[in-house]
Amino acid sequence: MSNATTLDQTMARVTLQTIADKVGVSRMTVSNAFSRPDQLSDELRTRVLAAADDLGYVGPDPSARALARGSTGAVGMLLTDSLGEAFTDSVATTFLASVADSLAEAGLALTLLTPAGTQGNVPARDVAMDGVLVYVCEPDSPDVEWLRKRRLPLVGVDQTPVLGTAHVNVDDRQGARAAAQHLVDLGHRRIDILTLGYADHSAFVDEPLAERNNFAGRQRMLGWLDALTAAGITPRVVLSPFRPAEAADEGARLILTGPDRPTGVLCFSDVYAASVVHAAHALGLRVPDDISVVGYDDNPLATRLDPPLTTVRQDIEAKGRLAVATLTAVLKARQDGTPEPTDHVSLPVELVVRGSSGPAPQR
Amino acid sequence: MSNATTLDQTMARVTLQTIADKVGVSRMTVSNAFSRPDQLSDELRTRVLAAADDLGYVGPDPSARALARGSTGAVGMLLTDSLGEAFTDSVATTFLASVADSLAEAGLALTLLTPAGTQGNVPARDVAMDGVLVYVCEPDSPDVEWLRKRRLPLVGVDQTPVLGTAHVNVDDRQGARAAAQHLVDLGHRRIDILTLGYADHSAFVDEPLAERNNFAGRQRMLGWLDALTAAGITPRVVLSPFRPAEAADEGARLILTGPDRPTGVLCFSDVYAASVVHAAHALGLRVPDDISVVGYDDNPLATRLDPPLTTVRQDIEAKGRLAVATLTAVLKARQDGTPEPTDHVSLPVELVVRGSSGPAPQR
DNA sequence: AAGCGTTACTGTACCGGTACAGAGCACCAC
DNA sequence: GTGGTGCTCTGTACCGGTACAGTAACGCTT
Repeated sequence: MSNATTLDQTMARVTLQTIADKVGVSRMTVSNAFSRPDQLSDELRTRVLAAADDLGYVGPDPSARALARGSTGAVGMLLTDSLGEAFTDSVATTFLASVADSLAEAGLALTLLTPAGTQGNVPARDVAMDGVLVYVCEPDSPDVEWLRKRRLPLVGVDQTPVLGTAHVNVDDRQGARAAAQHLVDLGHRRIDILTLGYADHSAFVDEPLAERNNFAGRQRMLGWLDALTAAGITPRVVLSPFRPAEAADEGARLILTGPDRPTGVLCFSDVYAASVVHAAHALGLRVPDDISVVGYDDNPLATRLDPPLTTVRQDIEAKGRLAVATLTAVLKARQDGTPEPTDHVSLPVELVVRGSSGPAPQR
Repeated sequence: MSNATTLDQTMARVTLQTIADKVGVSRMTVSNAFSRPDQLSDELRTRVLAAADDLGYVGPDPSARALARGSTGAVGMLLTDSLGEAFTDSVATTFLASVADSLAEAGLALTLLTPAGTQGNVPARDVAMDGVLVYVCEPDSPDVEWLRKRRLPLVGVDQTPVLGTAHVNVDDRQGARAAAQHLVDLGHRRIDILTLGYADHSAFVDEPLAERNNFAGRQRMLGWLDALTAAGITPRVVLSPFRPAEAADEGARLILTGPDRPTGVLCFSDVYAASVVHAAHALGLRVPDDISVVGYDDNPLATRLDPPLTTVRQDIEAKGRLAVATLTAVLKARQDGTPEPTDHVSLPVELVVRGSSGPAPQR
């Protein structure tokens, strides 16, 4: 009957004060009823909550609370690449999933920060959050700059470590080294590398270490070269862009159809490796009899392939959990005024030998 | 030398007022310098910004701004399932990617709302946001309830439409009908269905429409039955849980190894279809000569398979774009005080015939 | 009866911005 | 000289909470 319940548009906003007036207590008591139940008697608390319910009050306004408390209940995640790309990469989505689930346990939501737009909007500068994970970003990108200027609790993941900031990485150099050593041990001497690059097309490059690449890309290259140069082997290197997916196929063909076909191929990821296996089959080559292929990541795909891929396993879920644990530790330290952790952790990896690698063909 | 520049811990917080005092203008002018550049002279503005920079001021505090302005620059996305699961589903990740990219253009960030936790934390209730997309959630789940109570601008996606709320859906019923009709037209008379279920294991069910399922699952079932019952065909139905991935393999074997092996199988998704093809090959059956398989979604996987899948294509990216456009329209309407759109849109789908379906075997 | 620790509630002072309605002033036309 | 218009800049009143230091009442010891 009353307008207040029907004409929502004109209904004045219900705040703590509205409820306080109705119950006849102070605003502070109503706040306590919601946020600090031990501060008032159960009887009064139920009365307050009932009145709040009556008035259609949902709970303390999150923005107001964020301002007063200085915390928002959400942490950000910066992925400088277009999010569209990040989501099509199974390594990234697995990581995101693990992060989101770990945050859920801590009662935090995850805000994906889109890179600074053209119209002057900069989520990294303008969105409220308690802390932020920076995943595979250029350490000097403008978005990272903003986050640092804001002095937000920050944890870098799969990134070039920066002193004074906590980082969670994977021992990619060691993993790549093990992968390369595996092929060397199997007698391979002509070994090519198919890895990530930022050019438009797949192409051989002469100075792989001089190429712009992300942290993981550099570390893996270093690892492969560690083992190969120690064995006196100079690999040919093809760089393929991540997108479109066909670029890796093209890179694989480059490697397999030229004059000096290798007997072993080291790949930046299982997806690249799948392209090599695919291309090899299309050319009538047998894997691993004619050519051995080693991937990276131990993507679910790796076991679905025929033959299943030899690869380097990284525990992406552990990476996500650790990233969240580190960030919450920084959050807590800042709150308590204790020194914030700034460790640089490198998670172990493991070579998983499956059917796609075998002894080098005799001849 | 001065403590202020080195001992960050004790450094008093820099606010608009700090800058105002230093420049000798009002706090409002400093605010304008950042947020409404046309409200002051260029000369003064540069002086203000320089002073701000000197003091290490990054920009208006997002929480304070959110409270004062009543908007946060972020929209939420609710996925009631564990986010970990949502991220392993390529349909969901493609959608998320499209949403995130569309939001980026609008300068908005995307906050993933984890479902209400056990320790009393409820992101759907406690996180500040301007609006929210609700994707594949039970319409009566507690999290959705909170969002509704907050009267947040809300758009449902792939959900049972609710009057008074805008929805973006896909014409799954029509798509499934077309898929089923395709098999009927090819002469198939024994047709089984492998679809999503929530039980622990894969199993035949007698009353598929009576089973609990999500909106898409129900619509697709209705569509298949539309065409099949019109043709006088009663399909057998197997329900398989989404996780673990092997459950679909089990469901596929159930269908292919029994006494009344069908000549055609309709599947909830391309992933399920891939399991059927896989199982068929393992049993020495040829696709499509012995058995036709039709998927759903037109996952990238569909063309990678041998034979490539006949499937129903839905344009997930368009769905993401439309969801964002709808939400921003609701946001704008609320801001302008104009009536909020409450349309229920159903995006078209398209049957894509490829190699996995063919004429029913003669016998 | 004085002293003291609890429990239950309250008052005040913020948190750091923005909206909006002026105010002062220069410039211009008439 | 007067009134109107535009450009800058300012003052005030919020936005909706929370932290913290009270205060009052009550029971319990000594």
